[in-house]
Amino acid sequence: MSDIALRYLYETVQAGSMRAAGDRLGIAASSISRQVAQLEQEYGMPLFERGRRTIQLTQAGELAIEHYRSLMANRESLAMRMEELREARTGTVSLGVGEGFLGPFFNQLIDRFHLEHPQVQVLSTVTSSTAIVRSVLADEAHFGLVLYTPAEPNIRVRISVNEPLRVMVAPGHPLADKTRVSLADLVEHPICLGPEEFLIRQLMRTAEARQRLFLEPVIVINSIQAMRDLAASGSVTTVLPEFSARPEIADGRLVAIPFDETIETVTVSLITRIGRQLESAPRRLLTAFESGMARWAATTSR
Amino acid sequence: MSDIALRYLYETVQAGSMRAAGDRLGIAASSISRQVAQLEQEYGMPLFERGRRTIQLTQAGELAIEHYRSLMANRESLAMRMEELREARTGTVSLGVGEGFLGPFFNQLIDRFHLEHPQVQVLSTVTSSTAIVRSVLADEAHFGLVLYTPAEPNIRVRISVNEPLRVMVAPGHPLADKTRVSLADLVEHPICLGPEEFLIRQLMRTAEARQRLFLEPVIVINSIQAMRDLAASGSVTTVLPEFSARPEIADGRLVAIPFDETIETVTVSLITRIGRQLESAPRRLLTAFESGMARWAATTSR
DNA sequence: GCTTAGTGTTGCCTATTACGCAATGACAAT
DNA sequence: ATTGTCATTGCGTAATAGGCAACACTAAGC
Repeated sequence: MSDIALRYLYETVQAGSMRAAGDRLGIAASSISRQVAQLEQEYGMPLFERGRRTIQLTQAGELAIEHYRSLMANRESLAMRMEELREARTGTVSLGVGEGFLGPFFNQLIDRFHLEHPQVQVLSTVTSSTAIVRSVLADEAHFGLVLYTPAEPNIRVRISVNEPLRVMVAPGHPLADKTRVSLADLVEHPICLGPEEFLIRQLMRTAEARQRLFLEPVIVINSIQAMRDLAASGSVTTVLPEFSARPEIADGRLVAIPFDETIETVTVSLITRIGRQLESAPRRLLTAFESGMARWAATTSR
Repeated sequence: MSDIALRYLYETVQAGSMRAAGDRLGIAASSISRQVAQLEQEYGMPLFERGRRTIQLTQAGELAIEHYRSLMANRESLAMRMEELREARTGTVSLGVGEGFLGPFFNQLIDRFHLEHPQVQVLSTVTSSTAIVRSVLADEAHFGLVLYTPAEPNIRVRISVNEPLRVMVAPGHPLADKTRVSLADLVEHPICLGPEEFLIRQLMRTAEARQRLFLEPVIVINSIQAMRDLAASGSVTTVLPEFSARPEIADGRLVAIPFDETIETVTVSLITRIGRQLESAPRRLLTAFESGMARWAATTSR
């Protein structure tokens, strides 16, 4: 409201007269005069010394100009920050991931994103699937990566990739040379599994029930990392999706053997809250994950 | 222009909803919605997360709010400074004075003004009368105190006080006991006067011409202070208006003796540029001087 | 499950505000 | 003395904000 008045005041000072300022702004001088008069009434003091041919600022005018300068500087800085936000050069994106998802795939995506958007803070929280779903619903996380397809009505599954479970053993293990392993084989060897809450454990439970076999894990631990390390040390086997131990498989510390019978696959789902509008930075990382998972799905199905 | 939009955005965040903000502001919610939409278009980004019952700011919205806060703080500080200026609690007043005018009268006025307006900076420049007139004409000084009545068309004389010239001698001086001194007496004793440019010297010149006497000063110096001090040390006499040596006369270091014959009086004039609008601080000091000089004139004429 | 109260948004109209043009008065330079 | 340029003011016009009602939607309540 008093914004244009300040602008006209400023331009008048710059141009040296109201008419010149009017020409420069493409506005009638009368309008400028009115705006300035209005501003003067607002402040209760003249801003120009009148009765003079050349305009001359009063001290109040100086103050007003100074204020306008700082206002413009602030506005410009805001515009810059807005553009940074718009171009996703800055901002924050928070996501929730299951521990099993951590690995080269995740790291590469995050790395590349960080390279392209150095100023964007990526806030990734590693927790359980239920906690991830909750935080996505509460808008605490922009999106989440969970190992199943939640049934929640307000959760939207952007993409999901099926990944079969493998038996993980160390190279020297008795099972290491087999091309396929059955549940019956697993019963014969000490095994490490996650606790009952873990999805993988639940999937195994259904398979066990179907086969009327029951795995009795010698070690139960709620850390994928620990499961990998324990299996690699050779004393126990474990069951994980392949992507959860890709580096260990690649460098030979672990051998991944398919199951002999059909076992439910784990489903990695990229989830958001339905109806939520994401800002540019989260949206970009989301699409990065989306396309990355699409490529992954293509190689898996092939 | 985008000012009200920011205000509505802010009030909406404060109130929790557009409708509540509208009630608080006495404005329809639709107007707020429109203003916010306009702001979003300007920034090219949503400021609220839509599709949600409760309003939720985006990061861009946070930035905008932050900007609005700083804007309001700036505006408030400006308003405060404007009021200070309006109440003459702050500001600057610059004046030019002749050296001969420095003394208790001047000091008391300045002191009192400073006491009433502690934040106001008084910028007094001591120079020659011609320089004072020039600076008043150029608006460098708000007003000036000169020892004559300038004929300049753009100079307005607010008030002027006539003050007779006195012969100043030390108490031990041969002339010290006389009640009146003539020019002829002065010729007999060494005298200190100002240079030709000094008004006092010019006044003396006319008197000398009238009496066909010529004073030959043994010391010529362009400093009233030096003239006073030299006379007080006893070796020379000098001629000054009484107010230029009031303290020395009061404590007995100098004796002021009236002239025997009529000599032009000096005229102290308070001058401003004609048509100039003074701001509140200068105006107050000006009126202080004006009334001070009016009182002075009253006591002098009496 | 459906209902209901509350939300933001949009279309249409009115009120307010800024604007342009022309006339006026004031000032400084020629 | 005059001329050109300046700011200002009155009046009609254009742009903008505001109000009202209808709509689409969400999040609870039952």
